[in-house]
Amino acid sequence: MSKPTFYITTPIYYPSGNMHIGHTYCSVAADTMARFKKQTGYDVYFLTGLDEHGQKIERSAAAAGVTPQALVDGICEATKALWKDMDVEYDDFIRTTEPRHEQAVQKIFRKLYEQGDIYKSDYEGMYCTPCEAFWTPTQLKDGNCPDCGRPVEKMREESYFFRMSKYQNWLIDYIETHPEFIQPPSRANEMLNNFLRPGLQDLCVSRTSFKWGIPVDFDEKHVVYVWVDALSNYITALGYTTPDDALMQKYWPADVHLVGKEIVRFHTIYWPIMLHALGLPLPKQVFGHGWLLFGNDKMSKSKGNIVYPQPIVRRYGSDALRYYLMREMPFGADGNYTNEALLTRMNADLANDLGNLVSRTVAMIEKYFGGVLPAPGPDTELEASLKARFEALPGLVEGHMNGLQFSLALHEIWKLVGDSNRYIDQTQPWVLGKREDGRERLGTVLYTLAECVRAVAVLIAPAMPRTPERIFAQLGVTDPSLKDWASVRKFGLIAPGTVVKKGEALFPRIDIEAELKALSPEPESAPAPEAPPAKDEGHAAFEEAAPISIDDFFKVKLLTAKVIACEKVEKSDKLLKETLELKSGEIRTVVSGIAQHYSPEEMVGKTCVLVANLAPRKMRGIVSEGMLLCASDEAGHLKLLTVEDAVGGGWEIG
RNA sequence: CGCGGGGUAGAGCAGUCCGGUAGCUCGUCGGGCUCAUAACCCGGAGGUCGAGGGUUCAAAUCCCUCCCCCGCAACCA
Repeated sequence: MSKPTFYITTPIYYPSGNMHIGHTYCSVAADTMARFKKQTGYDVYFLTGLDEHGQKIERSAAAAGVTPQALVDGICEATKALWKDMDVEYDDFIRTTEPRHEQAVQKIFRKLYEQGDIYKSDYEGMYCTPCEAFWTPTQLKDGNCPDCGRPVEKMREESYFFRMSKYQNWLIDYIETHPEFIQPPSRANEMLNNFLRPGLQDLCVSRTSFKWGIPVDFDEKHVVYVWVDALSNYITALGYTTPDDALMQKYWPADVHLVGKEIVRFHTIYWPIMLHALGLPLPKQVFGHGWLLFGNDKMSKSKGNIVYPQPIVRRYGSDALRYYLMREMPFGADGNYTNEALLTRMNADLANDLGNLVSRTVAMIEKYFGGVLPAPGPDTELEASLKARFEALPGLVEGHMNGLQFSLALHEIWKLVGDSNRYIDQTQPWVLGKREDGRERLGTVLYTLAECVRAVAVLIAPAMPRTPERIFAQLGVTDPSLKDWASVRKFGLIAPGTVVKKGEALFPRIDIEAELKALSPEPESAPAPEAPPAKDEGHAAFEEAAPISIDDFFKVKLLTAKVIACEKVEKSDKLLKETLELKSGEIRTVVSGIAQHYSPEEMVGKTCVLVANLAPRKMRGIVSEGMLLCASDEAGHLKLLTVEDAVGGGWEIG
């Protein structure tokens, strides 16, 4: 008989920089779900990938002096390496620049055009360049972009439009009659109230203003604009429109699209309408998860608080990070990432509770039974209640997992860990070990413990793919049938006589203070809060500081610069615009994110340190020609680096 | 009246939809134990559930008003 299928996707991430812990969070969640479904008997297909087109990529590449493809290739490699490090095992990785995707998108676009869902129009509207979005006059907020609040410009562009309005009532009805479609449910209300009921605008689906996209094959001036291109990945990866669409037949519709909350709208409005227009069934569920915040702040490059997973994985292994991500916050809500919380959880849950349980269980079997698992004798009430927990656990875990409540699932599993630790205290095996008549009872206790440990190993596997084998090795469990999900529905499958072997501590207890320092060598001080580099490879704020050569250092040209004028940047809370004088009377304009720490008046007259050869960057319409160095403490207080005795501008630093 | 999220023990959170002993983790204090990774177990202290009003036999939970915090430029899930 064939297994039921389960198709799960992450968003295709935008490769304008390296993937950070937020992307990792989503991918780990998808991977955990995929593994869980595989373990519980599903034929799973897990898709992830990259959304590689668009004006931003085109521009970044131009600024970096490389082709867009080269830019994106590099990030793609890094992304795949990251997923490997995180044990994210996808079945397919789609890139929107692949021919299989481009060809399919062209066919989709053509079909929608030919059946009248897409039409060409000469459209004049207010355009927000950074958002790459047109807005109608009624959508504008104070005359600015409703998304980002920046000024828009009037632009006329020949474009293709998708007739969204035609399907709006159908979609309202669909959402209202399928409460499970948008999760969490609060997001459904948001969509209905904010977008659908007020009326959908037809969506612009092509561009002539840039080239880095999929050409419209019947109108070469145009490239397909983001949504038709990106969203289609979920079906083009399955071979939709190709002769070999077996995967499409088998796996579509998707069981769940995991998406960040900011793109719920596109996945629950545009995507369903596109699919409906194509005559395809809709995904069964779109789950909008929350954001990972850093402390209580949104992660952002300019704050220098983006967390990258690699240093953490290198130090503690992927399972520890995966556990933390899945355990710490309810899936769906925003959550905080802090190194301290990670380390605390590692010590408490992984080292003290789980690791130590395995350690003491195996150690006692070695000590009292020479490492050979004894057969259990008659149960007492203690065993009975522990077994009740044991046998109820798979069902509870499944319930939470199926609702994508990873945190609750792990919490439930850890109750068995806690019960097992308590059971040791209640039965006092070390006392039994000293008594002649305690032998049988001791056997029961240790057998029961070993079986509970085995169950925990099986159940944590979706979230922590590496740890189970390490536990099995210590328990002496080799039979694959003792490692699968079905084997923990009933207590008592591990065989007496199994030979255990104490090994390394699963998760060594760590010194939190010391590790905190190691994880953030110069906490948040590395990036000055200035214009981020135009072509960045991701900040190194939380990566271990790799040694650099003196030559590398001298690539940065540091000069003193005297502030001769300074003013606040309009419509910005954080930006100051400084006019700087360098040695030769050369004047530079620099925009800095320090308005909350310095007033324009106090800035004037200071001689500070300027990174003089930073690529210019436009902020709030002002070109910033460098950046001023600042130091910041953990709380984000900034202090400008100044030069003593107020030397003039233009001195070289080094 | 811009939008959204939030305000529950020292910290981080759950509970709020479907009113009815305020719960979890960490920390802290005290005790126990010695099999174990100074780990484990038990117990205690600590809360006007942001404020005020209303509905109700009963409100963290429902209704109204108000206050405060965070995000809403870029990056971006």
